[in-house]
Amino acid sequence: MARRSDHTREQLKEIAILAGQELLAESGFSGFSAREVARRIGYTVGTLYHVFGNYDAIVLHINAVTLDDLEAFLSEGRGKKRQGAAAIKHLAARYEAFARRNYHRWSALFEHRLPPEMPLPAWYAEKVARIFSAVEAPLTPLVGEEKAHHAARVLWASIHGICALGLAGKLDIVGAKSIASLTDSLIDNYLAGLTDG
Amino acid sequence: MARRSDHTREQLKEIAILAGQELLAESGFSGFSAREVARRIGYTVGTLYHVFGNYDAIVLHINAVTLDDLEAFLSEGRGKKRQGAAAIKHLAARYEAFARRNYHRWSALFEHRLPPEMPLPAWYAEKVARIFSAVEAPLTPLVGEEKAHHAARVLWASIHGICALGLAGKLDIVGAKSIASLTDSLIDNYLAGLTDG
DNA sequence: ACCTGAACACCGTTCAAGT
DNA sequence: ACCTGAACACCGTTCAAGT
Repeated sequence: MARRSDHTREQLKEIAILAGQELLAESGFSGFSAREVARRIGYTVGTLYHVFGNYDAIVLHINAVTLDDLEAFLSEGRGKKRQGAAAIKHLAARYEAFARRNYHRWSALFEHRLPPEMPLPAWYAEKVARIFSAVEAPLTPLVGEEKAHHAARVLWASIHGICALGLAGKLDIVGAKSIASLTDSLIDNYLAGLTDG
Repeated sequence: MARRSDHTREQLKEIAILAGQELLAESGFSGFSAREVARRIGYTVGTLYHVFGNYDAIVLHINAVTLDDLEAFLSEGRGKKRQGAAAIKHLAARYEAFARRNYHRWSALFEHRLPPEMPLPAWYAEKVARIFSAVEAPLTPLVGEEKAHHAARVLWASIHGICALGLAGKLDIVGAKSIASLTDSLIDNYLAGLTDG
């Protein structure tokens, strides 16, 4: 055996990432494995390692697709031209909806930890930054550019924390309504303090 | 071999949890394994399974110790009798300090996910509830009991989100000061909105 | 050059069989 | 009753050897 060349290196990457996305969605991060991805695309694990280098790189590429999907999902319905608190609430609701509908894929974004010696690739960090800027944009007219940068980080990390603990069942609350009531409270009061203070 | 009875069932649990804590602190959750715990206490994996039942139960018991340590750490220096925002800021600073000093053990609290069919044991949920009540207490005189319950969840999940993303390097910020500046902003403005609004 | 197959050093889980 | 040892079905990673 050997030398199949059914696919180019790029095609191989693509079908592996696609199969990986499906596996992740079905089985969650704990059920995910490079070997199973290899099986699903009809290649050996060895081939996957030739193409991606290591396990973390495989996961990183799959998570990158999730990040793209998340960004696209967040920006849907942006035609409405909401402002201030309403714009942030809309983003928070979309974030929760995405996390709920794609729980395994969304979870993997945070369950996967790179080994400390392996820094986040720049192309991945940029995707994260783009999501932050979506939160920052509606804040800028409210509090100015400098404060908006800071406030976007506070709000986004907080909304993430509420969704993460809430969906994991660690907040002593039930259902979607409760998560939304927490994020609404956060956004209303934080922005009130920020603009009134 | 077989029948050693060097330890009672309870002693076995105890030394296993202790060894597990150490392993977790050294190697992190990804480097943790029941087999290695067994090796460290000089018993077989089989024995560990007889005593705990399964892998998740082992992790749960180890995380419970971390939760106890966290609660103890949070309540240190409570003699100062801080009130309102100052009390919450103190808790947030302690939370971040604990997460930083015990990163692997703290991380495992959230990296470990129970299989969906296995609900959180009541004794574990109670430990989580006790931590929430520590946040709730200084809020009650400010906004009343009912609002305090809700606000404690908002604040605690938000502080957690900021620490989690911040310590994982996903907030585009550097150092302890930055995390504190985010949690301070959160607490000041959220409480301002809550009491003024 | 591309890919395989096998090896290595691990996992969680189960359970017959020893003492 | 208590504990072991081995088995089973998996992992990530590496790399000589085929085509």
